[in-house]
Amino acid sequence: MSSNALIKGSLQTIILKLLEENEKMYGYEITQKVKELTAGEIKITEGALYPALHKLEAEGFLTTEIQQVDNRVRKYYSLTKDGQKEVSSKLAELQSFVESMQRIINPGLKPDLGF
Amino acid sequence: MSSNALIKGSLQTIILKLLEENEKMYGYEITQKVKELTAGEIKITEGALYPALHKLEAEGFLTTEIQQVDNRVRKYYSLTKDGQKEVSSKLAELQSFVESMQRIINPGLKPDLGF
DNA sequence: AAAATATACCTCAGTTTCTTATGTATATAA
DNA sequence: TTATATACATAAGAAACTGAGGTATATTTT
Repeated sequence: MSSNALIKGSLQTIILKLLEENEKMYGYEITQKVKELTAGEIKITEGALYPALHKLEAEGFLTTEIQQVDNRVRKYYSLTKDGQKEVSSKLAELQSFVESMQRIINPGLKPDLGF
Repeated sequence: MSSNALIKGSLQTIILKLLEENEKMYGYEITQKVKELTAGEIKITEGALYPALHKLEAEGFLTTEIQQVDNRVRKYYSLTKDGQKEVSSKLAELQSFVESMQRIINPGLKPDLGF
């Protein structure tokens, strides 16, 4: 992943959110998308990504579909219904966490920064 | 800690930031302060806190000073000079991380939400 | 043509950071 | 007197990473 130690619990959230927006993505595509969106700040390593995808699938949040493109195999992931609910849940968790961190880090607090 | 899985890498940042504001704190005080600031959202467990404090001390970011209060021992922690630098570093890391997360989660991005 | 890079999947040993439980000890509240 | 609060600490196990390695094809560079 990145050189950032903060990301530990957020990889699942990232995956789920990207799949909410994109309908159907394969692993390598996810790594590239994150790199692009964050201007290279967050780099998802394959050693983190693939186990995370497999876990989300095992938990019933993702389904897979294999496609052949130019003699190369792609494994496309998409959200199940449970997965769609999980996105909301994870995003709410993230928002709550960020707000809590703001109260700690930013003592002169403003009510809502709209994350 | 909390029921939130996101916090993984942020405990050190929390500790350092609180010590930047408070000059001198002991372990139990930190757990209470965090609980208070986050309205109970984030609860730092002792099993996470004490090892983290010991590690920060071993790395030279904190120094300790033991005091007796009502026959009870308190171990006060405060920032070293390296620790003061580390606070800025960790806060910058956190800000960078949050901004990156915003770009992923919040595709209709606004430039700066002032975290 | 060969070598390097990009695309695309995967696993696994080791590390870090947590949770949960346990232990010690004193002070206060029920 | 029993539970809760204060105050420190360790340790086993879980979870989520990193970093290295493995397989394979396609494209670009030298």
